[in-house]
Amino acid sequence: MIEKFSARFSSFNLMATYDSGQPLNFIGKYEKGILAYPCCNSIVKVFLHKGFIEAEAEGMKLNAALEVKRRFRLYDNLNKVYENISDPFMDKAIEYSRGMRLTLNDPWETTAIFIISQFNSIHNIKKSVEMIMEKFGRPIYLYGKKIGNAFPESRVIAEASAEELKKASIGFRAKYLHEAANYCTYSFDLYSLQGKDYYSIKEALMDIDGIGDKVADCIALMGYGKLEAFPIDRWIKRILEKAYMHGNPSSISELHRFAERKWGSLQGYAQQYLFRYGIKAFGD
DNA sequence: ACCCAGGCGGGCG
DNA sequence: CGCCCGCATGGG
Repeated sequence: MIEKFSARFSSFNLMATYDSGQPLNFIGKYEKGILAYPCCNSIVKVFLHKGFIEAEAEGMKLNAALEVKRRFRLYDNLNKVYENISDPFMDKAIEYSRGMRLTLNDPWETTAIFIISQFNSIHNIKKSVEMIMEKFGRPIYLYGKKIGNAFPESRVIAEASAEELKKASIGFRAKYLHEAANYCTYSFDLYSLQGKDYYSIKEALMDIDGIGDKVADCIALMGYGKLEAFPIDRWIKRILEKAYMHGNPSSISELHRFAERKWGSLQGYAQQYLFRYGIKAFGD
């Protein structure tokens, strides 16, 4: 059974959305204009066709329309966002990735991915996540044929040995991932944070060993949809100092205050556009 | 050989 | 608080 969804949409840049370091970049594949990613025991395929978003969910138990609207935040009006975060430098970042959507992802998947991301490269994160899905993720079948792997539940990671995890070349992060999986399986329900405010979510996440300011903001933003979150990594720090602080070295807390003052409740969008502009236009 | 990567925890002053 | 360091691993 295949669920289909189609909606006219002008401001949707699928390639930029995929290619922006968000969780779909790691759990999904983008080939020939089609983004395919695992969700709810299915593989969802998304592509653009003559100004329409088309989506198919191969498998069962999934409403493709609801999934795509929610996942790509189609209820956000991007043009209004652009108006609200606009300034001369931001306009260049927007132009570079116009139509890029923020995505809303599963809290555990987002948590695991961004624990792996710390002090790592996008390339290696991708490889590691692929290996983890291949090794631990439940296979997804369509008509008896395997069409992919889900991202593993926290319980599977919790029950794996640290040695097994290390085979995914996540190095010193294996301990963090394993402990987080234990915590989220046996002691704390990540899904109980859904609907809470940004600061409560961030505080609860930072109680987890291996999750600090930046990773907590990534999870709050892409796992819980909190647009007040502003993850500051090396790239964001560098680009803010260069474009907004007259080249002056600035502390993380200083930059948080700056972003809060400048972009307020939409700083998550500002961050995403700055990030992709930074790594693609200025990175190597 | 050398440098860097979507940072974090711990130790120090 | 702020600063500084080590950290596993892979790629340029």
